[in-house]
Amino acid sequence: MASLGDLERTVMEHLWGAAGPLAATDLRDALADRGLALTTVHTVLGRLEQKGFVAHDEARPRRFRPTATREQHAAELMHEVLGQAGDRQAVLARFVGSVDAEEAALLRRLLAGTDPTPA
Amino acid sequence: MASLGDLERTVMEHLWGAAGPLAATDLRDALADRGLALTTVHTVLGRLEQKGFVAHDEARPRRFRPTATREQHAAELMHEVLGQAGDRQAVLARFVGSVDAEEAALLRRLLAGTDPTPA
DNA sequence: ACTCGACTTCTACGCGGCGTAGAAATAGTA
DNA sequence: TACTATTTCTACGCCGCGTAGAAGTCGAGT
Repeated sequence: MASLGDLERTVMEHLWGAAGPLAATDLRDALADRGLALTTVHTVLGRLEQKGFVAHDEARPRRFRPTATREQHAAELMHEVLGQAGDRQAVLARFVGSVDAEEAALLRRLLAGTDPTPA
Repeated sequence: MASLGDLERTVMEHLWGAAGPLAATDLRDALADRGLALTTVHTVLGRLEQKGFVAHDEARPRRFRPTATREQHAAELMHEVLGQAGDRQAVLARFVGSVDAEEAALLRRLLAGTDPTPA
């Protein structure tokens, strides 16, 4: 999966946090602290689009939206890391070995629902 | 966590796959298909050391070893992804929702050992 | 101890990705 | 149609990474 630069990530965070699609001007305003030119925002959006992270509609002031939720994205990244890792089971073992108790409980609940370990 | 370039990753894979610490010349030979100069290998090892991925001993033909196992590394990356992800529970839900049956079973086993959900 | 060859460090260069934006083209709007 | 906001095209500087030459350092053999 293509990775994200600093500004690219910031833009994605804004898109993920927004209630709906955002226009380039919305993003420029949301990122006012950076004092970016509108064209800069467009360039970044174009690159994010090339990488498949955002899409835009056809309406004239183009509106941009993420192609996946933040959670989908993170989960995909986790799978990607797991996939490149040789011994997947060993990685999973290490992983669950270091989640905190609350998350372990959540995982048990989630796994319980998934598949009752067909005997 | 600092990320790895192509050659950097390849070198790490060799170090992880090796039975013990490797000298620069060992790596040059292992990567003979790339026809790298020995100095190139040293540069990469130096950068990996700066990033904290490898360490070397004091013996004269320096021997390099990874500072973590491949599995530790992958598990750390997974935690890192999870950590930057806002709603951790939603990410975990998506994650376990897309592991295959065998891995789900493994996870259940691992979690069962960890902590029996104190009532 | 001295020399030689292997090893290590220092420094540098090219390329590609990313942040940045101006200029040109384009499309709504009055 | 003329104006203005939007979008696209193109470019530039910086930094990380692959690459390696040159210089310095160290151990071994005589």
